[in-house]
Amino acid sequence: MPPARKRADAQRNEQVLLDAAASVFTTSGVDAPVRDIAAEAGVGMGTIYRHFPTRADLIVAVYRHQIETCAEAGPILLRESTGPYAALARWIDMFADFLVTKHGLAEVLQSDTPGFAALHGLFVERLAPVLADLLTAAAGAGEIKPGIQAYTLMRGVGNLCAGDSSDPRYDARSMVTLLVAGLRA
Amino acid sequence: MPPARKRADAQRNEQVLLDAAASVFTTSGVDAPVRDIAAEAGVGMGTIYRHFPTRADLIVAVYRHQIETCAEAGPILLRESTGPYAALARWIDMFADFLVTKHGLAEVLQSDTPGFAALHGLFVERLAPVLADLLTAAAGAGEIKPGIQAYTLMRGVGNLCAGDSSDPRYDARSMVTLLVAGLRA
Amino acid sequence: MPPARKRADAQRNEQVLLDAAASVFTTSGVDAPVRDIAAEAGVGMGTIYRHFPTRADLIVAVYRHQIETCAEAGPILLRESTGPYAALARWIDMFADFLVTKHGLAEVLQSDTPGFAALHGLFVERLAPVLADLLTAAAGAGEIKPGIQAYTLMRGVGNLCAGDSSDPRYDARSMVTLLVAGLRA
Amino acid sequence: MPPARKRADAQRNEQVLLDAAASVFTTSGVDAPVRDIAAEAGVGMGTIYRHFPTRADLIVAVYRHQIETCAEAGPILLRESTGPYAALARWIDMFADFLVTKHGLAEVLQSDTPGFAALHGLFVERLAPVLADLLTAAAGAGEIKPGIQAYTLMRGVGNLCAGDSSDPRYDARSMVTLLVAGLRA
DNA sequence: GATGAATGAGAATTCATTCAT
DNA sequence: GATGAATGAATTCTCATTCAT
Repeated sequence: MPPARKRADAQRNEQVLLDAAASVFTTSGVDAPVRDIAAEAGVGMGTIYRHFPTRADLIVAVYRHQIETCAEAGPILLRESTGPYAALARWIDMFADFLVTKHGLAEVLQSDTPGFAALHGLFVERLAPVLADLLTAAAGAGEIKPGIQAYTLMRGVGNLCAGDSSDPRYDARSMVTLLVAGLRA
Repeated sequence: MPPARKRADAQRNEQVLLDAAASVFTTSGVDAPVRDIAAEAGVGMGTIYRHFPTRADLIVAVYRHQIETCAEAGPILLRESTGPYAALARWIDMFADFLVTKHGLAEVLQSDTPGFAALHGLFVERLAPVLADLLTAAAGAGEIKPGIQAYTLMRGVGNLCAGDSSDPRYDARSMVTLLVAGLRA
Repeated sequence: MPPARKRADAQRNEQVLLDAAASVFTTSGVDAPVRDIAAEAGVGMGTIYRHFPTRADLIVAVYRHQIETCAEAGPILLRESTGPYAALARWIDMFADFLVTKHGLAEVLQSDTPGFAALHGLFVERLAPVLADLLTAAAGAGEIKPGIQAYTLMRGVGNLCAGDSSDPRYDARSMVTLLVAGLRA
Repeated sequence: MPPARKRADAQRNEQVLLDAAASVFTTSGVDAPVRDIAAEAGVGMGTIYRHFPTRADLIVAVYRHQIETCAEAGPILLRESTGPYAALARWIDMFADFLVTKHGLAEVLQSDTPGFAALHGLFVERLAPVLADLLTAAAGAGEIKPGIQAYTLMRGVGNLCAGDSSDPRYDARSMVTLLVAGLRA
């Protein structure tokens, strides 16, 4: 009875699932039929439910790694940039890039469906504090207006990124740039 | 041949329908089941289909009046404000107010569902030109950066307003203010 | 209070209705939406229901006159033709012509929907006896096989005529000719 | 990867579905609500849609086997009968029997609903050529009139069989006999 | 009497979720 | 553990029929 082997299999399967979900989310949004994700992964639907009892669990799993990367970038940018505002601007750019690239993610962020609460939680817990630190530093340096809420700004950037890829006439990045410019003291 | 009386009834009913739809759109989004709207209005579902053959027709009807008001405000503000930028800022505030107040409208703007094409068209045809005039005037006066697209800005403001009312921690208006500040030359 | 005038109006209206129904039946079959018939007649749907409480009543009314003509032709043909079989053959041709011309009528004959009972009754009461007389005469003259049931033959011809106009590869008349030839002793 | 077991279940279920559909088609015609068929089969509606995505698929499946049998009988009869006309007559009897037995099938043949195109195709492709061969043989032997179209005759027989079982006063077989007699040179 | 707006039952179809194999 | 067949609730849309005006 070698449980290690099993776990290895299960993990491999889970990764296949995550990749498939990411791909389908990108194509059809996070509301995509479970069946489609299963088909993309080449597994049965039951397998998905075994690994991710609710859709939210799957979504969170899909994006956790990328959110983590984003969170870790905050302190690094703060250390390596020429100033707090520059760090802030670059982090927001990076965050926006992440959202725009992962089509559909920004839309999920907007949804207040209970099923997505886990995802919201992840953003609030991991990213909002990082952004708050950047804002505090920049405000402390007198580079931006004081009193800006990290959560609101995060949501604002997220909102601006929604639908970027589905409308060629819209350009989320230019709007984010405007927003960042507006932060200036 | 006294159809006038009939029409009075039908019009009253149509207004009831519009109010009900606006209310339900706010609560459940514009994808709300037709049955729910009918129930809210206290009419049969067939009545909705009689008045508004497609869902798009209903949505457009619900918001047409308010969009019209917004469109007419542009030239007036340009005339009465202290300068083009002030007019622009006030118009955007007004527009954002409209979107935030009419819960659910901003969300519709994002959707690229074919059923909402009529609504998108209304925004593009009526509001984008108004905003474009304001931008041109402000850019001509050297008050804002040049090269900002009316459509993109309209979508950006719309995006910022999405979900404002469903999340007490988010404040769309402050983000719009930031965006408007970012327009400054 | 001149009721004659009223009746004249009502009759005119009824005729308009019959014409419209005949036209719509031809185009869309006897299952056509009541609304379509009303529209074709240029009256409200309520008017149809006032004149013809059930759909069957309308159908019967539409075709009564033509059935009557057909019924009256039987004895005349028997008198004027060169022999009973010739009269029979010509009557069947005439009957088939009637059915083929009034698109949709043959189909109704097949239906055993209770709503069409009245129409069936009309056929059975008026035409079956006429055909029976023709069969009796021809059988009596030894020109056809004995024992053929008028009702069955009437239904057979009716069936052969169904769908004639909707399928260019089918030719009801040639089949009716075959059937009539098969009657020969 | 043992899909064989699964398939056994699915096949059993499919057969249940086919039987139920045949039964309901007989009772209520091929336009019967999907729900009714599902109820008769004792399965959910979704199960029907899984097995037969369109109604046409179900209808074709219901009747395919029997049509096949009929098609194969043509050459056999031609070989084993005392002459081409005898073979033709026996084949038509067999065909009529098939239609009369499978209540509702003749009615489907008449319909030109697009959804039934697949079934029509099956008849045209499989049975019309068989009948054409029989006709050619009989005409070649001088036993029947020349120039009779296989498709028209097939449709004629089909028409004669419609509604046989729903009207005790009608007897499709006797009419088919008449038609076959009428083929004689 | 006529009108046509309103009603609401009925039918098709989709998909999340369960569970027998 | 995995599979995918089965379920059935949910939703849309269409008309026959009624009834207030």
